[in-house]
Amino acid sequence: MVVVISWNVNGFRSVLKKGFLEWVKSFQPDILCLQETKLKPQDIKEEGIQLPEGYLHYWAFAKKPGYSGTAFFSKKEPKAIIPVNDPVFADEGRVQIADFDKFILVNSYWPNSQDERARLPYKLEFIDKLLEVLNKFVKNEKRNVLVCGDFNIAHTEIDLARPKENENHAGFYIEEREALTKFFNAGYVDTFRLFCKEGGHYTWWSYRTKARERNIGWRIDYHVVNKAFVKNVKRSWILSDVY
DNA sequence: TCTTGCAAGGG
DNA sequence: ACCCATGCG
DNA sequence: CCCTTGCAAGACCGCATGGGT
Repeated sequence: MVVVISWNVNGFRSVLKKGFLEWVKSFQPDILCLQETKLKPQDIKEEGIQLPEGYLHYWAFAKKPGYSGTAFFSKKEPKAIIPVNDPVFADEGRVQIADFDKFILVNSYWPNSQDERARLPYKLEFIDKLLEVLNKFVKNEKRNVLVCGDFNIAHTEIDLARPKENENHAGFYIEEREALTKFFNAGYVDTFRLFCKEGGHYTWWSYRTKARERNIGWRIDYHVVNKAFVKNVKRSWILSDVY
């Protein structure tokens, strides 16, 4: 049994101050995927940053300092790290791919569409290209894939507390919701929904007005697998006590 | 996310 | 070392 | 007129950077 966790840390430095290492030590996931690390390559190289014990670590960095970036920690060494060269993924350190033999892991931090749909075209291109990459593994090479991370999209009305009010807001624009529908229809399964059909389960809450206490949130983080791999998924859930 | 202010439309 | 503005979410 | 409805805009918090002193 392999436990894979996804976590948007909103600053790796920040969560280090909030007990990140202690949490990893007690929870002991096999693979831990992070988004929004906001680190620079030299933060790792110069050995200044603390890392969890017993894990190998892999990083992707944005060109822009203090922005975006992903990482994953793994107890076991992957068979291979698959290079991610397309600027759409690489320039902002948004995608990592690793071959774990039983499946291919894709850790991803999907772009925020921003106000006025400013980055929606980029986001749609990102999704199209990601789908191409996945199809190559699944259809051409008959591999299984697990795609996890912060998709920055609430898919349907039950995936956020205020659907009507947010129809014209980033994360719930009709275009990105339809792109995610297309993604799922291409043979990739939202594993959380295999186990839970009800609304009210969220992974992100606005920083304003104590939204988390009142559970006025959005489900924008996902673990997705190709159809053939669904039978191997034992569980998919949201950790509610982690900040 | 929530409050505010303004404008349009119906009675 | 500290403070403030900016970018981003 | 007055009262509703529907909007858009703005403030809000937290992390990280960078410039100034």
